[in-house]
Amino acid sequence: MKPENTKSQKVSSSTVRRLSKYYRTLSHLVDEGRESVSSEQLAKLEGFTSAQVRKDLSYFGTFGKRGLGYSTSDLRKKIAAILGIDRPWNVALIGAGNIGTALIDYREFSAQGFHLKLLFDNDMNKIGKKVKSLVVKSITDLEMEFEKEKIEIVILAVPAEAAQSAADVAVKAGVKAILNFAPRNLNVPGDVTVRQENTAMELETLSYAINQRKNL
Amino acid sequence: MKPENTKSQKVSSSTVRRLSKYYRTLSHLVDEGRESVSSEQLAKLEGFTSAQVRKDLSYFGTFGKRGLGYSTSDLRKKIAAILGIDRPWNVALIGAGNIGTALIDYREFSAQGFHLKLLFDNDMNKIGKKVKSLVVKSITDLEMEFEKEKIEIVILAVPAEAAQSAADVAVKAGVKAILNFAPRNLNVPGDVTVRQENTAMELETLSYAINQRKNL
DNA sequence: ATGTGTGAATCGCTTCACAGCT
DNA sequence: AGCTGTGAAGCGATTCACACAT
Repeated sequence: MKPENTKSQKVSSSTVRRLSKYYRTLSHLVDEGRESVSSEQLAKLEGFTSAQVRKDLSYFGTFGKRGLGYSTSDLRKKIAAILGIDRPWNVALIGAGNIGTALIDYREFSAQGFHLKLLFDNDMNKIGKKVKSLVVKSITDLEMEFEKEKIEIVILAVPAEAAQSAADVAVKAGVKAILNFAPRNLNVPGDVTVRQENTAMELETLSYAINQRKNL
Repeated sequence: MKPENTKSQKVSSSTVRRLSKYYRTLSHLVDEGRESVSSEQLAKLEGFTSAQVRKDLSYFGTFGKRGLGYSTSDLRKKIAAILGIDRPWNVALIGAGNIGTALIDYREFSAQGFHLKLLFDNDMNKIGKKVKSLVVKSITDLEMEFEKEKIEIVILAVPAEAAQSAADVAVKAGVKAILNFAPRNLNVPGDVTVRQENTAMELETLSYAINQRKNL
């Protein structure tokens, strides 16, 4: 009885996002020795409503006990299974620049079972050299290396101009998910999931917010 | 006639996000020498619908010419004004670790008028030392330094445990917007805008997506 | 003829409210 | 009594469709 969207409804990406947050908060509660939590309490910690919490969970099964709430460690485990982080993932990083380098041995990744196995760049001066715990490999060897290391997820941290061609190579090598730090929309087949990470864009929503407040 | 939500309706954050994307795409089009673009064309580049594009813009004014579309450089300028990036912003970075360091002299920031003026840390070994173009200052001097440099936005790149106290200091110094890289929910007054940036969470949505596809 | 701007219709997410389990 | 799980209601965001401007 795996908790995987048993009713095969489609679940909104907002729900998945919130599950990630519940997971993080539940981890804290477990660490603090807390054994159970109600939807109301969990909601307050996140700034959501309790109905939201219960509805989100209801897409995947029934995890609580009426009158009692949820077991923190149980629910944490169930959400891990839903998110697919109850097993390790092999991740490759393309781009050994500033951002790429910062992500190597980022503790949050390994803590959640995302293992950075490979690092690629097309800069001849970097290839063969060690960057933190990884040796930079050439993108020309990517397909072979991916097969060897069973890579399923790619993090793209290359300049905007190089993003699409790097994505193409990764897709050709069979990758099904890309986290893209390059400020460029990627064109990929429908069975490949892309998430865009764009810090400049986040700053823009902040400058918008400040502007709006001032105009009130 | 500034293009600032003239009808004073509330605009959803999804709309603001998309404006950021339009801005980026319009910049490209301008660079390519393209002079005009229709909502249909712009939508196709982003993967949205043309009605979406027109509706988003309609909250702030009427920028197109019927039958002709939009002037790329004009619309780009108008969106910059809406987002508040038609003027420079002084930004401070708290946390001189991996991520913080990677963000210093990140080209996308200065290109959009976000200027990293100050860098703070509470590690005695780092204070006074130069990290790229910035000298690390002590968080105890933050309030004074913020006033001197007229800081309006803070980027938090500290460990989760340190995030709330760093945010408190920044808020006390009068900052109204925080971009938080620490995987921890921040408690701030209602007039402070926080955006959460969480790479591990993005990876989780990717592992979820892969899992779902496999379960079909 | 083309393509915007926008009310109206639709869709989907969030919240309500309560039956039912512990 | 307390709190979950969930249909139904409410509401906000997206899309439709067309009048209107160039």
